[in-house]
Amino acid sequence: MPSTAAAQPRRRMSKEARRAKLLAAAQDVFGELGYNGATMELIAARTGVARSLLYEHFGSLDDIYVECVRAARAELDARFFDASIVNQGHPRDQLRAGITAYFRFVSEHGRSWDVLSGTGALPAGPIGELASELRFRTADQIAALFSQAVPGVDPDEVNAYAHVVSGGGEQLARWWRRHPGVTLETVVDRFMAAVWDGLHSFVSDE
Amino acid sequence: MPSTAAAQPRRRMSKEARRAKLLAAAQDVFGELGYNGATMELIAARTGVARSLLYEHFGSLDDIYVECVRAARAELDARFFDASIVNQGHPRDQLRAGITAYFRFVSEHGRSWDVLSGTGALPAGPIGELASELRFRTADQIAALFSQAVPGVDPDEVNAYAHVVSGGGEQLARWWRRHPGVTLETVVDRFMAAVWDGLHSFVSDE
Amino acid sequence: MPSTAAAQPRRRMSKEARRAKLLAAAQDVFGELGYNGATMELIAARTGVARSLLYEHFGSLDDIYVECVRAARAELDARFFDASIVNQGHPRDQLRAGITAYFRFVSEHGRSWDVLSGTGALPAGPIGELASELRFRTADQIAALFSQAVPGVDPDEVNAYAHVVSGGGEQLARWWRRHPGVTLETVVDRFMAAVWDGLHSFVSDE
Amino acid sequence: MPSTAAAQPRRRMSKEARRAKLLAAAQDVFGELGYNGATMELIAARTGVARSLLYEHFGSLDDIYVECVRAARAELDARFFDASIVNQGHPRDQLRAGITAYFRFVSEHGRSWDVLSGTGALPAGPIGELASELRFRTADQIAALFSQAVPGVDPDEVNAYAHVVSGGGEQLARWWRRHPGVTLETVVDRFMAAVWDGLHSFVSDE
DNA sequence: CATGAATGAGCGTTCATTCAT
DNA sequence: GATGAATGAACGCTCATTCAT
Repeated sequence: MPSTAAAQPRRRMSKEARRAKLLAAAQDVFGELGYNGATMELIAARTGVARSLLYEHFGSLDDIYVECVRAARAELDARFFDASIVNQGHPRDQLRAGITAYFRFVSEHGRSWDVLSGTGALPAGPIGELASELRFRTADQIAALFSQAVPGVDPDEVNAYAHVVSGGGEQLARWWRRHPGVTLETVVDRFMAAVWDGLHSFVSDE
Repeated sequence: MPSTAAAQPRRRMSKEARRAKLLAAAQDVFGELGYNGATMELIAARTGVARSLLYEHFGSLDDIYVECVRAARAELDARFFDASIVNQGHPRDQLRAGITAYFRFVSEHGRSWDVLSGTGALPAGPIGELASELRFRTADQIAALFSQAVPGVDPDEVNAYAHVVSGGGEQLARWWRRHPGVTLETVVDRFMAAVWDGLHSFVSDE
Repeated sequence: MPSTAAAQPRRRMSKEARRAKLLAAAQDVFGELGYNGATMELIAARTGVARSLLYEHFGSLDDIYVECVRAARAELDARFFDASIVNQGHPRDQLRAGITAYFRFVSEHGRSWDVLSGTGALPAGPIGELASELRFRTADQIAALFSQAVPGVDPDEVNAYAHVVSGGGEQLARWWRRHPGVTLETVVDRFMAAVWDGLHSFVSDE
Repeated sequence: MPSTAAAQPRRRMSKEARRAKLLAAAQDVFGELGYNGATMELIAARTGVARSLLYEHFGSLDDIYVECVRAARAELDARFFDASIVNQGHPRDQLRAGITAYFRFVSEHGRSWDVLSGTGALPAGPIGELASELRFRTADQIAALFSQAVPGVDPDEVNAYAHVVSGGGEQLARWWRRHPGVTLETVVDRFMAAVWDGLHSFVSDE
């Protein structure tokens, strides 16, 4: 039943532009609702588009999810890269620069971080595997940083430290998102106090 | 296509025995698949039982989940309690005792720990609140421990440290589960090196 | 796990007594909730008995229902019979006596009347057929009364009147149950005014 | 065991056309089986359509039911309205016109009348309230008619008469549906004889 | 005679996905 | 390239009924 009054200017967009819009909507939905809360309906509605169009651009809901995680990962990686270029000095400053980049990402791209850190959920099966790999890549990067800064330490040991650091950072980020009043600098300071200086420094008579 | 396997003649068990079996199966399923991946069908099938029997023992899928989280939490709390009785000395030893209890729980009750630390999503609504509270209680406990050991530090700051510590421990545990060769002592040592001594100690000229 | 402290005196009852108790409970449940709202669980619980015991006394839930309708019918029939013995006079008095018996049944055996008049529902299929037959027997009885009192009227016509009368009575009874303040006599008067005198008598210039 | 019947190639229809078909099927099913006997499966099967399609057009089974009752009520009300326009004369003629409209509705929209007068149970909760209100509106309308025609009678009394009349009409309609040979005029005559003239007129010596 | 553990069939509903247009 | 009608496979849950004890 067409043309009562020119009915919308018939949004024509290039394929890539469409795709980008859809992906952004998907990021939001996955970020807010997690893997299990998101539905094709929700993503499509947020872009004002038919559900089936999503299948033209992506193969399936899982594909969209993977794409979202990948995009978030890429964004975070870019920030890490920038931070590492700026800073080549003392290991402490390197760690600080890296963690600062991470928390800046959290505060500026909250939804992307949600997708990546899975405040929501991780699917089971191969898709989850892949997403999980992307998510835990941060630990690998920290491990690389560390073993470059302090060569000669047992790789397994380095890996363990890296997981402590990344896990600590993630959980702190989670806490931070619930306490938005705290400044970036404070959060970074506290993180450094805990994992760089060590908690022992709080106990006087040691 | 009925009964390829002789249609076994209806196994009868006492209420408690059956309930225990079902709960164990539920722990497995929730641990492996998370809240959203678990289904009544899967839990029932793993016990070789009709779906409807689950409703005789538990009210709903959500109830089963809550029960699983509660049980896991209780077990972990019991270990924390035991550890705290044994150790009243230096804060470092207290932290070590606590984290040892935690990792022992991880190694001995892997599935329970999976449920509790589940990467998987939390349910929405009041059930989620409850489960969430149970899951994140560890951070609170660490915070309490810390502020008792080192009085006078800003509570918000203590909380931040607690989250770093609990997040670091959780992620390290995750790593450990994928590297079963590593001994409990080693894992504890590495955790302590990272969050107690601090990573700075690896850099000589400081 | 028996005998902590003599645990209930082990209610032993004769078969008929048990059956009567069960049937009474069933009447209540069917009366309150209707055919579709009633469950084996509810009926059994109201008697403090295991669900399976119901199958010992009755074959199925449908059987129980039929039995309930039958019992209610029998009770109502008995009242009609009593009323007809007492009154052999003028047709008007006979009708009045009959309808009085009916309304007395409504007020004294509300639940039974509920079952019979199906404030709730009628099942589909043969069971419904049977129940329906029992329910609509009232119309037949009225028809019989009427054709005996006024011989020579076309049976089909008599039947039509009988249905009007029984339907009117039933609906009035329904109304009455929602207005418990009204006395039996008033209800009967109004019923007689409508179907015996006719509504025309309210219009003066006729 | 797929597709014995060639798996017909997915019939496509306009939204309104499909909706109308589904609603018609729903009328049939609710009319035959009542609220409790009807299932999504039955309604869908009668239209040769997947169950889930019903949810594209209606929100839930209850919504479908409400829609059916509403539609039936609207149709009946329209007929009452037409009848009332035609007739403004003597109360007797008004009653006759109204009851004629009612019985015409019964004979021409049998299924709709079944839904409206359904012996079957009403749903519990707010949906039931609504349906109930719609179903029993007839009595209210008769009461209004009556108190307008014969002012000054006690409202409670009027209400009682209205229930007798509507109940009588409904039951007579039920009887008529099982005796399709009888003409509309005859049914109306008999109804009028019973509730307007009153049964006393059959007894000569009064 | 009576219990209570266990089953199986069915229901309302959701949602990823397909396909005719 | 885009729509929207339609499907199919699950899923959580209920309940009449059976059967070992």
